[in-house]
Amino acid sequence: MTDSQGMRAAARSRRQRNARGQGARLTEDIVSAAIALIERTGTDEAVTLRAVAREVGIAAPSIYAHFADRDAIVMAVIGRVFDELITAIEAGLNSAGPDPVNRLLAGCTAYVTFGLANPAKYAVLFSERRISAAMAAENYPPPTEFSPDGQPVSGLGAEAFGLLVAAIKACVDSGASASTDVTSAGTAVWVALHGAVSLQTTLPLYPWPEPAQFVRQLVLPLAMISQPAR
Amino acid sequence: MTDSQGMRAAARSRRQRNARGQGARLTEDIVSAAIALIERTGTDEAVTLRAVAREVGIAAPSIYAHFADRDAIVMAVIGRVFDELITAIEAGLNSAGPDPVNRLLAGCTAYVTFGLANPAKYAVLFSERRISAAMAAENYPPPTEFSPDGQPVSGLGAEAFGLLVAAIKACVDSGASASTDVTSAGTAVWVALHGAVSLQTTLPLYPWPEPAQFVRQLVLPLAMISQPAR
DNA sequence: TGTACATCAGTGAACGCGCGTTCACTGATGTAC
DNA sequence: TGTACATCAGTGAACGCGCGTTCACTGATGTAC
Repeated sequence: MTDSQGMRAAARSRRQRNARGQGARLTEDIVSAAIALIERTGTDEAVTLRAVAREVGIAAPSIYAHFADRDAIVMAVIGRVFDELITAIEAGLNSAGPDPVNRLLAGCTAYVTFGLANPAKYAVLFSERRISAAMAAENYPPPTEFSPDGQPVSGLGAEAFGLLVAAIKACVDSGASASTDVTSAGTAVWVALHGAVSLQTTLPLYPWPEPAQFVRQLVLPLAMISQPAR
Repeated sequence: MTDSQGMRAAARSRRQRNARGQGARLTEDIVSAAIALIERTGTDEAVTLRAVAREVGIAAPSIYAHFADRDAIVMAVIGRVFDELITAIEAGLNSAGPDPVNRLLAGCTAYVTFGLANPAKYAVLFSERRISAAMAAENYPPPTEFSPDGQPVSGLGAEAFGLLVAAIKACVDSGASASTDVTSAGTAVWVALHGAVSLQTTLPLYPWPEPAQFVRQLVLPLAMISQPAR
């Protein structure tokens, strides 16, 4: 909120030129401006070169020194939002006690809560742009490796997926989960969590359960964790 | 395919004027053209008034006699694609035998298969436009009523959701499902199916399971159906 | 049977707008001598 | 310590494009008398 207001203020008066050697700061400011636009309008369609330039307070052609085109900006946005998502998941994991089932549920709840609290940012992670981004992903920063089925997959969601699979693995090791294929279980859980965020965002009028309860309902059966008698 | 080719041919030569009293036929042709654009480009962003007019073979202003604006066209597209989806689900249900679990799995597999085979059409069903469409939904044709938790909900996906809940209810009645709240179970299953279609479309490079097997993995636990020893 | 007329189903030109992209440029800041 | 110069971090004007929307219009078809 305060960040967004600072952004608006910067847009009103023209921004001050960066000192020498600080040119890279504008790169970060452009990404921040694109995120602010996405949050304010609710869609990444608002990220046009000219709109971003207005938001930052620079002339439109100045962007070319930092990004090749609009898609390059959106890709940088995706990278940064994935970092935020991972931070949120880790915070959720750390907020839980040592019990692996509680940790799994806390991490998954953090994922869903992040998606519901930041619908526009979450949507851009899995937007159509994502596809072309994944295709030309070699020149993009850190594509963490992850290998389900022995087949190596690199991608921007890989690190978050790795956290999920590790949390399920801990449940298997503790005897809480009966899964014999943690990657497969992780895929199922991820699909359900993504569906929950996506549908809930699209159909807000539907009477959805509370996030924590909904996550329990989805994750425990899909991770093959037998429910306590409660 | 043949339909699409007919559409392209119509776009090349100007279409023949409708006979008197047949003006409503252009309304349908405009919706068909919008769907053809969505399928060809992969996104509903391609549905502009001028692009649709070109596709149909008419002048752009002619659309105003049939639709108030672009969103009205997209809403009509959503209505027609939901009809197609429901037809596909019913075909899946009918292709299965009398066993309610097999019927549920066949219906859910049909849902996922439709989504994977028609990614652009499926995406428009749950696009952002959907939200504004749902808000101003009173003047749109048949919003089938459905009431989870006694609270009435009307919406374009309600009929498909009703099919899903009925299929789960049949499993409860036969003793195959232990669910005590079919609406809640239906919500969980729907979320998982939607997530499967959505993520699989966005991340085609990930090594996904076969649809029928994936549907089993997701639906049986979420519908509280104990798996046979196999 | 003829004819004037209303209606239907559109057309064509024009407008202003925001967009991506190009081009030549500017002015402050550091650096070599 | 002074000064010429290279570089950095941008600017401003202009282009052509597709878009939504308006306006006055056209020409075939049915209908009343």
